[in-house]
Amino acid sequence: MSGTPRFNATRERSLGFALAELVRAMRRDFLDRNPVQKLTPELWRLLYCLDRNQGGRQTDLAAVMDVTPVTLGRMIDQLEKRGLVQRAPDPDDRRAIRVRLTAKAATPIARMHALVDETGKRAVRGLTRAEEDQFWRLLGRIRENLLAPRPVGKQRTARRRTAAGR
Amino acid sequence: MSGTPRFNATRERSLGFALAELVRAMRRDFLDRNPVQKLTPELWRLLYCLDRNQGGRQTDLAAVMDVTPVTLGRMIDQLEKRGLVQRAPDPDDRRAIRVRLTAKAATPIARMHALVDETGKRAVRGLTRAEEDQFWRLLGRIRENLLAPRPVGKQRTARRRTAAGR
DNA sequence: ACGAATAGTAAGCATTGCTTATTATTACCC
DNA sequence: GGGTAATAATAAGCAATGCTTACTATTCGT
Repeated sequence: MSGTPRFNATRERSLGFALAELVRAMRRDFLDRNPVQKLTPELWRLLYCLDRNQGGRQTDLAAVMDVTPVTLGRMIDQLEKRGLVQRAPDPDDRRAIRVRLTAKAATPIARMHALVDETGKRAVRGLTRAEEDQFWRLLGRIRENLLAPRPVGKQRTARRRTAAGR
Repeated sequence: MSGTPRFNATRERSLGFALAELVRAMRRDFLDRNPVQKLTPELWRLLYCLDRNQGGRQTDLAAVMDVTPVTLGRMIDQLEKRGLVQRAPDPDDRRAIRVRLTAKAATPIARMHALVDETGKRAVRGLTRAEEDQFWRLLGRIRENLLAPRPVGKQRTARRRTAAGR
């Protein structure tokens, strides 16, 4: 056809965009077979984080999630509304609030893990065990390279003023 | 301290979440050293796509970007407002519109490529050339595994009714 | 030539994520 | 001990992404 542009003609060159595209596809896939409750990808991510960081304070959780406490608070609201999460005052610090998963969250989380495993298996189809390990190892080193430079100092609390700004 | 929860105690197990975290970190990094113009990550992605798909119609571009034509149109508006792209009627089809980068886009795109390369180099620091190649090769196979199942049919035009729907 | 499909847009909604400002509480230090 | 700093959470309000639905202008198919 005359008018057809040749899309995707060029080879992928950027690690970032390549990974982003992959993540996007995985998220879409995850959403399509969206289970149990209607949760957004970010809420799934929060559940995932909560699952491995039980009873944390919101501020700490926000740092783990790489969002501001404000954003996190609103997401917690959502999960709380759905009864998946419960806020409880911190006995040691009356400013702080600790967040835990409720019993009702068990099902969605189990389903999430099932999906995650399933997608993971599909991802490495055709790879030998050794290749799979190798990939994780290399990915781990890349993650270190990219994650390490932002150790803990750059909390997502309030954007650091850029030198000039008072 | 007594109240400190042990965050990040568990090992990462999910490819999806691990990759998503990495992409998030890269995006943040990219934004922090955000160059030239104030563009959002999605607009950068659009520029990236436009750069390799010159003069495409919006619908095709939307498919490549994995967004609906509506969403794409609005993003094009943004770039057009900034003078980075230009809409032109398709001579062959008066419904269609072709989008091209303007001369003014050259600088931001060059800067983007510079950043992309820089981040890419940082990512693979400490890896041998062979390891780097191996990573790309494995990543490519994983991409195929996950991207292939959604060949072309599932255009992001309007969500496909789920069987039951008429 | 007429009806169905297609390209683009407008309007309106939910979500994410931010900044700034407020309130409670705790920590610091003199 | 008492006053100021910092910290934990939230409220209000803005911008961007992404969607659905609805509409217009074309083009395609028969």
